[in-house]
Order: sequence, then C-alpha cells, then structure tokens
Amino acid sequence: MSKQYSISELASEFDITTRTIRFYEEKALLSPMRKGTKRLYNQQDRVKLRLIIRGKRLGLTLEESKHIIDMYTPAGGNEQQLQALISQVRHKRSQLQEQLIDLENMISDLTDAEKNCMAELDKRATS
Amino acid sequence: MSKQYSISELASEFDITTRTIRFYEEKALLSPMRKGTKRLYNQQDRVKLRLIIRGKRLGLTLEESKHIIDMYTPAGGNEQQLQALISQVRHKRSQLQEQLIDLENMISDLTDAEKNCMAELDKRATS
DNA sequence: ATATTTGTTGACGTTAACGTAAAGGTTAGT
DNA sequence: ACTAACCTTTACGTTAACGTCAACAAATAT
Repeated sequence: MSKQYSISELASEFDITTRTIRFYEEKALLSPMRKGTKRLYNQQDRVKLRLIIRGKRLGLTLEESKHIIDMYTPAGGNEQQLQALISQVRHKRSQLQEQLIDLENMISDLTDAEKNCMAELDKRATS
Repeated sequence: MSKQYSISELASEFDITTRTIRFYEEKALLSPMRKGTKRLYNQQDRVKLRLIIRGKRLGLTLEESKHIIDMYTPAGGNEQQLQALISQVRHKRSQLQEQLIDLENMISDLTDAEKNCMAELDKRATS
C-alpha cells in the first residue's frame, strides 16, 4: 500500500502553498483522490509535483509541464497516437538540448566575467 | 567606427517588437544614445539584447538578466566592490550549474519516456 | 462541549512582461 | 507641399501564476 499525503504535507515538503497545489489542480496538472471532501495525494501525484517544480526552475510554463507530464503516461491509445507522442517527446527533447547549449554558454560567459574581475583586482594590487 | 542600429533594425534582427526594446530601456537594461529624439543603438547594446533574450529562454527574469549584464561591466569601483561582484558572479554560476543538472535530468527522463513509447509500439506490432 | 487545526470553495488582488492604441513629431521621396 | 515610413511618449489592457481574504465544514485536542 503506497503512502498517501495531505495537501499541507506536500506543500511543506516542496515549500509551496496549498493554494499553489490547488491551482495546479485547477489547471489540470493534478487530479488527486478525495476522502470525503478532502484531497488525498499518492506517489504519482508527488512525482508530478516534482516535475512541475523542476519545470518551473527551468522556465517552463505550467502548460508546458502539463504536456511533459502527459508524455510520461504512455498507455494512451492507438499506434497513430503513440507515434505522435513519440515525435512530441523528441521535439521537446531537442528544445531542451538547445536550452542546454544556452546554459553552457551563459556559464562560460560568467566564468570569463569572473576572470576579468580577478584581473582587475590584480592590477590594483600591483599598483 | 562601429555600426549603429535603429530600434526597428534590432527589433527585426531579434524578432521582437520595438515596444519590447523600449520596455527594456524603461527597466534600465538598455540605455541607447539619442540622435535628436530617436534612439541609436551600438554593438554594446546589441550584445546586451542578446544576453537578455538568452536569459529569457532560460527562464531568467529581466531583473536577473539586468544583474548579469552588470556583471560584465567590471570597471566599477574599489576593491570591496570588485570582491562583492566576484562573489555574485560565482553565486549566479553555481545557480546555473544546478539548473544544468535539472536540465540534464529532464532530458534523460524524456529519453526514458521515448523508450517506453517505443516498447509500447513494439508490443502492438508483435501482437 | 469547546477550541484549534486543517481543510474546502469562491472571489478579488497582484506582479512581470509585454500588447495595443492614441496622438503626434521628423525625415525621405516625389 | 504632401504623403509614407519611421519614430516618439503616454496610457490603458492582457495573461500567467499565484497571493490573500472571507465564510464555512470537518476533524482533532483538551
């Protein structure tokens, strides 16, 4: 029996508000069970939340994260749909690989900037 | 003599609107010269714009991009300030390196998702 | 039994990053 | 001189992603 979570448990674990979690449900990124009137989250939901938050750190919109989440649930339909899903996955991955290049460039630019600063410091020390 | 650009030249080069460029100026990320009433941009400004747009692709806010731009202009002040600048650069770089890890993980997750899809397709082909 | 904690559903407010439109200035071509 | 293309400032509108507050239900502690 896999563990269940209340909304506030997940909120404090991921350091977000319950409002945020409900908002994600409103946007159809989550759909937890109910125990009476209250929401009950399982491991699946927890994984999805983790994906959403990682997506946010990378600058994805909730809509984009939603699509990515859908890509993880393969058991959808017929072969046409599976083929379409695969091409979506590949497209998204190539986007992310471009983003990876951007990131690497920005990191190396910052490394250059740091060297410049160090050089400036050196100049003043030897003056 | 390095080349100069009008606002619409830059706008079409970077595929953004003139409104966007003026907005960046309003937020103090750019400060072009004036020729009469009109704005004139130089290579420096062009580089900054490129940084801003790359930053946006990576999910940075304009405020964050502004700080990064400031990190590229080292000739600021005294040693204290230079030291502070260096530590800011290092901090930002370490943030970006965490983001790099996030990105790599997301890419490899998508690769897994693709394999799952392919496996599903295989199952239906051999049925 | 009562107080506290935790939950619920609206509904309105807020910020970043622009879009859009109004009303007009200035320069080049004809 | 006149039109067209480009530029200006000012101001209000828009969307995503929540924050905040009200008013109430349910469960738990004392």
